[in-house]
Amino acid sequence: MGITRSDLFTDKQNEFAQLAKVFGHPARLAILEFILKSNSCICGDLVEELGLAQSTISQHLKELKNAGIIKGNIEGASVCYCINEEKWYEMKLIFNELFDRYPNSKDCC
Amino acid sequence: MGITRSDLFTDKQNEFAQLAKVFGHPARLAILEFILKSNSCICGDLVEELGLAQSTISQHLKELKNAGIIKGNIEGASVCYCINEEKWYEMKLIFNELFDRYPNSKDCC
DNA sequence: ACTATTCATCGTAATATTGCAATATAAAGT
DNA sequence: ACTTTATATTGCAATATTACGATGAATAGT
Repeated sequence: MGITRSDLFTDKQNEFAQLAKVFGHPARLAILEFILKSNSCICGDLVEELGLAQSTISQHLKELKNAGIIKGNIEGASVCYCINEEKWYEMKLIFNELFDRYPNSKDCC
Repeated sequence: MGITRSDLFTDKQNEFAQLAKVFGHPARLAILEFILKSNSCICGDLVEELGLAQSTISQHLKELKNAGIIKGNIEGASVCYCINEEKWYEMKLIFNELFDRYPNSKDCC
């Protein structure tokens, strides 16, 4: 039904999924990679860089910001976005906590 | 329009997003965690464990399998699923490649 | 052969996501 | 004040995802 049964899962699972979902779109990855590359911050160069409409980019930025992955600083008429350091490390930790849970032992079915 | 403009992004970005999307649902995380915990393999205990309909679980398993994260072995009437070791390490690598790209330097806007 | 069990697939309904144009807001320059 | 520039928000339309019941296929036990 398009609706996720969040009630069936733990908070951790729901939060993890929410985070992973942000990575689940190439535009948002491209935005992140652009920010990582430009090192310093950015605003709406993304529009010409990515080839998506301005409103679409803005929407993706909003989701990245809501997830806490980036933060934006108003800088005159424009907004400068950059990685949110704390969240970035938290994510790295959370994902690796999952990745490192395998393998416990070896053989399988 | 609900359709992703994959043509605008690199293969790597599209593939990464595709992978991340699989983690973007708590049911699939719960399935993975159950497999990780049970260490050995599983089949349809997931249905009673998670509380979702059998067809729903099956669908999620299919997506996990399509992404290559798990693999299934037919075992009589039932199917035993387990982590796909290679893919698991590949994912760990890919995600950490991204995570480790920050920080290059320090100050931001 | 018949039945029960296990899983996959199909069809469908409800909701979410993606994308864009149009419009709104807000600061900066003139 | 007026215009330009930069970004956010709103209102769609198209497509994707999630979930379930019903049905199908395959094996195991009787």
